[in-house]
Amino acid sequence: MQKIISSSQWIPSGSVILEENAAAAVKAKGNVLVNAGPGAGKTELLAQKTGFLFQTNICVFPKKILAISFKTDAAKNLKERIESRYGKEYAARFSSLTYDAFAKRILDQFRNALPEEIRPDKNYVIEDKKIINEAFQKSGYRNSSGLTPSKLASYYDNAIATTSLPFKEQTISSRAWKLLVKGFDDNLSCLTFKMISMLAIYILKNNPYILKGLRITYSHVFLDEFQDTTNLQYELVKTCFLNSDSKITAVGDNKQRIMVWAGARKTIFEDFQREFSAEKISLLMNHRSAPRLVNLQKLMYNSLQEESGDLQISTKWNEDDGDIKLYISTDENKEAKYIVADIIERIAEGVSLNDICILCKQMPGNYTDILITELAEHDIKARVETDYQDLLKEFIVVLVLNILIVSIERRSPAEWEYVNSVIEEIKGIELFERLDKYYQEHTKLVNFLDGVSKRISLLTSKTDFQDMVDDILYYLDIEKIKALYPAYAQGNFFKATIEKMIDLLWTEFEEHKDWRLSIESFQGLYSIPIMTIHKSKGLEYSAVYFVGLEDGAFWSFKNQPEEDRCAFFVALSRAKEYLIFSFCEHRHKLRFPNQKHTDINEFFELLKSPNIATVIEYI
DNA sequence: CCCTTTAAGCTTTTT
DNA sequence: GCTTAAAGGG
Repeated sequence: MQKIISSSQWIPSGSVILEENAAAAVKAKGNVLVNAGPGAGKTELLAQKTGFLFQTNICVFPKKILAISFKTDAAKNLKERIESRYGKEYAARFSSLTYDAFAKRILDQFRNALPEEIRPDKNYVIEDKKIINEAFQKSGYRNSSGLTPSKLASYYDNAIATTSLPFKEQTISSRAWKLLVKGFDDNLSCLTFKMISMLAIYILKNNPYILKGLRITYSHVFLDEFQDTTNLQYELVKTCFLNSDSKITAVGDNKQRIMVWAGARKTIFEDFQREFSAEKISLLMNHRSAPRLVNLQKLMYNSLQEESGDLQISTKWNEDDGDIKLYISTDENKEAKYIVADIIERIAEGVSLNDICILCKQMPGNYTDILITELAEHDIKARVETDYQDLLKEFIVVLVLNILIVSIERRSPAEWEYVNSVIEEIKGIELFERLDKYYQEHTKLVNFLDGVSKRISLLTSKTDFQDMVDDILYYLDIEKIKALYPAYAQGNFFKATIEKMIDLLWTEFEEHKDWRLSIESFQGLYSIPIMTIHKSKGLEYSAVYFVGLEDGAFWSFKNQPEEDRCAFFVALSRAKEYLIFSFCEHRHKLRFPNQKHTDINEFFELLKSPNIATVIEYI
């Protein structure tokens, strides 16, 4: 174990200088609510706090820190930051999980603590729509009002979520719950993600020893993207840690609350502050954006009803850095030409394609196809990221890509280490355990990669490529992978993922005729990403082009103005240096003959404030 | 069968 | 607020 230092001796690691409030959040003794605006460095704050808690032994050895995120990549990123900063010793005491993974872990570990009536089978499946539907039918539910499949699914989801455990009365929902949790006819137990959380809560509420164990294990808890927490997630957090000695650090930004429509609890900040007696600390530093962009963000604070306080700008910028433009056009072909000209300027300045982003409120494909074509005319690739983002975060895709890379170029240290460590895991070998077996597997791996290496240069058709990927999967042992990643064992997901990957990779290869280049292109190194505001959350780009600052795109503004204001704020706060908005009066493709901006005129007013944006109108 | 009317979707994640 | 698909009417 490393040497313990006192709290007053502690200094941030990695020669980072923490702003005063960040240091206060790191050293806070109780529960804290950290209000962290865009670019405030919340991942860094959590990393520093981890270092502080372990180095001072305030998180007493061998107790752990639990970090809960929404998305797997956020959980993974945080874990990786801790490991690269402090090494495996601290990383081992840092559990970084998603809410669902955390709840599932509790359920799987303590399933037997549940009463027989609501104890699922060990091999339960998750979110099988067919089984859920059957369970409700069998329980006597009739879709008499003719709900559409998606409405029906959300009806089921809600019915399941509002059933109280243990079952008090016989209702259709409680009967369906019981069928699902116990399995019926030929169906295994089938749980929804909400059911998993509900069962985890039930276990913790009814088993004081398990609860106590959890509280002893995790002396400190980090909650990421706190503004997006749902009621059920908050209930899980409260069940786990309310009135315990475990100290919670919740980090979020209520100006980026864009998930209320999907169930985020609107009052979460106040509720948490009150119920957990949490101290509220606001981070003031914006490490991301140039001064002129921060000025716009400050203006937005007013419309979001928040004090901008002493919002501070990173010293890396000059006072006049940053550029905001508003293009107003009548015709989308001209719009495309102007945006492309602007993008070409950025590229000439040395901004790389994947440091540029094209954002839309929603349906990016509809808003950008003419722009994509126009960019292509200048040999600039741009693509809607949705499918790629989904694929590139999949374990199996990352693994296959890494195998291809080390097959092409053995001297790719990062990829080699990755492949090696995964193979060790899959094949169940550890160097010091069984040296002979280790070398045996290692030789097999090298031979296999040699085979792939020879084969890949000879591929002439998509079928060849498919066969090769199939052989890679066979070598990896699909069953082992499915055991390691239960999601792949369910339904058609694994097969569909592989097929999509093959499809997109082969398309790249046909274009580039070079595998290394094709893989990198697939990874997005040579194209401008296009995405919705929601997908851009948490990301940053040197230049952001927001296409469609129009009433038509902000159709929801009338119903949820606060949330759409937040969406606008999220969009503009992604940019580091260049921020371009585009309004187009006539979009042929969308047959929007007369776009207006009366509903969202407040955004235009903001941009037209003195010293904010250059407005460029062209006819 | 064709034309008109109505209503849903659009922004999302999780093993 | 606009598109799309399904339902309804002649």
